[in-house]
Amino acid sequence: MSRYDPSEIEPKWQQAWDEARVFEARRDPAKPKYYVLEMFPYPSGRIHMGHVRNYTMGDVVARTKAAQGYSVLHPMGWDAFGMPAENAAMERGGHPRDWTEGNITEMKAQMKPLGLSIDWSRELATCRPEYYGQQQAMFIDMMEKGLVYRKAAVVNWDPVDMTVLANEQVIDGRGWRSNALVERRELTQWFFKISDYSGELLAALDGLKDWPEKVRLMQANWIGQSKGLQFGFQTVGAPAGFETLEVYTTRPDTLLGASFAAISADHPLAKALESDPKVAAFTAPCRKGGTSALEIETAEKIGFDTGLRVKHPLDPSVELPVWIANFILMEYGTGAIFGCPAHDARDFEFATKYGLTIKSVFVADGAVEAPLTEPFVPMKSEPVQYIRGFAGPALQTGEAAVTAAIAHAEAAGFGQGVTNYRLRDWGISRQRYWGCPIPVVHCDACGVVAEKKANLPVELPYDVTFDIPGNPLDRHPTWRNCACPSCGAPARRETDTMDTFVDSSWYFARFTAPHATTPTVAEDAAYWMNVDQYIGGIEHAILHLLYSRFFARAMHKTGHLPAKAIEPFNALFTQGMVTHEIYKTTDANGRPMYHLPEDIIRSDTGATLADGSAVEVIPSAKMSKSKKNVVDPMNIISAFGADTARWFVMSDSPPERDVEWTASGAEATFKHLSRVWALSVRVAEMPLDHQGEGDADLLRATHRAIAEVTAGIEGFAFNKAIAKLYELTNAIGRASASTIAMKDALCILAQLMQPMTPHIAEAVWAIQGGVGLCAQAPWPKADPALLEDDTVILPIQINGKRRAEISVPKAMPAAEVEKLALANEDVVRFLAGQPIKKLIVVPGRIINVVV
RNA sequence: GCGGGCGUGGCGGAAUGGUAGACGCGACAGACUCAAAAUCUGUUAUCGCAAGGUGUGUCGGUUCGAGUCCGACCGCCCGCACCA
Repeated sequence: MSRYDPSEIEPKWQQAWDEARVFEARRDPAKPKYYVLEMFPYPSGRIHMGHVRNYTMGDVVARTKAAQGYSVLHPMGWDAFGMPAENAAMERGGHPRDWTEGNITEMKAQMKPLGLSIDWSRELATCRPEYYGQQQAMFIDMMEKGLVYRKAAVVNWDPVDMTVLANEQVIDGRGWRSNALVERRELTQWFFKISDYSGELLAALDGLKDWPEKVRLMQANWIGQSKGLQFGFQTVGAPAGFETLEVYTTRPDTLLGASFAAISADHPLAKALESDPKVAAFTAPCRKGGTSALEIETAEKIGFDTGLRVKHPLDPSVELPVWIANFILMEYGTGAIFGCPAHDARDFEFATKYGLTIKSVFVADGAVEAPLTEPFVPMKSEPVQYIRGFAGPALQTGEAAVTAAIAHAEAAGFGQGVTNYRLRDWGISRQRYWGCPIPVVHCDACGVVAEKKANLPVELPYDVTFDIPGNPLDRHPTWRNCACPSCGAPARRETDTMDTFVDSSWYFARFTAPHATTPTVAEDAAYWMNVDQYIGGIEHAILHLLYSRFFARAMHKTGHLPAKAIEPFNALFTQGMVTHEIYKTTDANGRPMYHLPEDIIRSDTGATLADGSAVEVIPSAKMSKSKKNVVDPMNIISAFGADTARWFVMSDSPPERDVEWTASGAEATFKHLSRVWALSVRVAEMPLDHQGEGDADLLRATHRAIAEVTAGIEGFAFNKAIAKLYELTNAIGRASASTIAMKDALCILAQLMQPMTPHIAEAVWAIQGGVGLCAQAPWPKADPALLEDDTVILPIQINGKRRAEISVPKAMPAAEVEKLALANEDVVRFLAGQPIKKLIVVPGRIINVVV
């Protein structure tokens, strides 16, 4: 018979699955359902090893669950809107839609050979009107429920590209494409009211038991709940309308340490004072300042004394100066604070710079008040001695003092306890063409009006150009000009499109009814939701997952998802990256040059190019085009087949950790699969009536493998499942059992391999006479009676050190085991007659003798 | 600064508080071969001829028994960060 030839068997079995429509998800009320989803890709045009790893993991789960009798939904789609398509159009001409659709075709053609158990009949792309039209319908529903609003917001404006930039697109204060100095502009933008759900999104994290703790913590930190006091200062000398100045603090217990009040440059009071040119001269640059993290971090604290005063709420005879300061954020709290330099690092720095009073409120327990050279900011849980407290006992924790101070303020009537969140509303406006149009119309008479649902989708016009900067929708008169949905008068379409995070915030729900003429269909959503297992990269730990959790709630509120789906992902798994060594040389000018792995000749001492010149080997890092440390999955598939690629990315490393791709590892995987093949051929050629030795042992090994591989897959320990498959293969290879027993073992091996390496599994299954498709065979069950050996080898420790071992029947009573152990000659020798203080027998595990 | 994670052979990694190093890579040895490749068999934490000793970042603790639990420290990685 033939050698292992994946190029022959892989297409053959893929065709067999297609013809039998094995992977089509069907709503089957008789079966439990299982929805497994991998984060859908951006259609860049090429798949990479990270995709292979991500989708193989999902496929292993999907195939295992299907074999276990679940009705499985395992779909795939395309996160197809976004800037790369526009950039390609600007750089190379062409149209974003053609570029994107071409990439989808290409990538799908690359994914097909992987043999993933995907229901391609449910394929969707967010850039298609069938999808984004339903998104527009939901946007309108959300408007009606008060979840959408417009407000002026400060954005990063690139004056050359004439567009808004995300923070991450601003590099050192300049646009990442244009290199132009980025301005902060105030534009009217569309927002989703995610902040309505701050508390709920935080509280519900506790229920996400099958999410990584790390992700839940990151989300909790992002939402950023804080409890504090909001109160009004009486102002002195402020313009009309500013008789009180509202401030927010999480440390109301330090109120008697207040030495100033400070407001944001964006605060209404600051704006009211701007008629004074000196004020304007201060606030203008504050507002212009970049918003990148680096700039904020390195920005020096500067302030401007307005000359206004506020009265201390606990002692109106004390007046504090009001400053405008660059480190106060308008977006958080009330945009105004009181400064307590003694117990806040920022206030301390500010007060030191401008010579403001620094007055301690508390000192460490047992200490006395002394001038401070640095702020004293102990943990809130630490008890401290209050010397200027006004509520609660003198010695108390910060926490207790804050609670007491809030109670005091509420009783005295000058403030109230307030819970604040760091989470801001989600600004979704993008001044871009290649996104979902926001389905509203601006009418001179009616104002901002939602488009009629009957007119959806508001389709992107195809006839646009990208030769001049700015949003092509803005300069497309026939698209932009329209009739007001309310009064019918001439009006203008909104030209902003939605953030692409909107597209990815509900695709998981759309997969349950991908071609419906409503966003979802109640019966389908009820049957398939929630996603039982979601798999993707940790880079989406915060935004995508938080937005999706918000969107699921919004979809419930607007009647598009059942209540059970407000937390749409029951279990989340974040997989590690595929990494590779980097090969570097230096050119004549001293510049680094990187080389593709296939151009390298690797030896155990180092690496060279084909011409023999030495290459520096840099330790493994994420595959990236710029470092050229990439391995194209297509090359691996053509050299070794999809099963090798799939097996390799699942072996070696635990799935949550990075896995290093190595040529030797890929070859070794191929060799192993070849051995499985050869073994299968050898057994197929054995006479059917051949009797052998050790059928029972082989059966035992097989059932142990069933138990261990199943546990490995179910526990997301694919590397361990694969280790057990190596063991089973080796056990079958060494066995000289009867033909029937060998065939049975190989059929089980095929079934257990099927989730990882489905093609060779089908081939082995077929050769050994398995019935039907391996992919449709019920998952094997381990017989508990076959999992344990009759005899066990018990190590004997003396004082915790292993000194001997005995082999005993598993069921032997502890008293007899003791006797046997103490009679063991090694034990007798080591004991040398010393009296035994204690004897511990852990049945089936270990014996420890203490002397 | 705040929050979190991780430190085990040459390498990736195993190990419900119970024989540390499963499985794989690499390396070494042998078989086959004129030879090489491929394949197969075996060895492979470390010191020691052996008996035996030592070993899971460091130091301490709990325990009959610690890679695993607790405390302190060192190192690396990740997330957030002027959030009042």
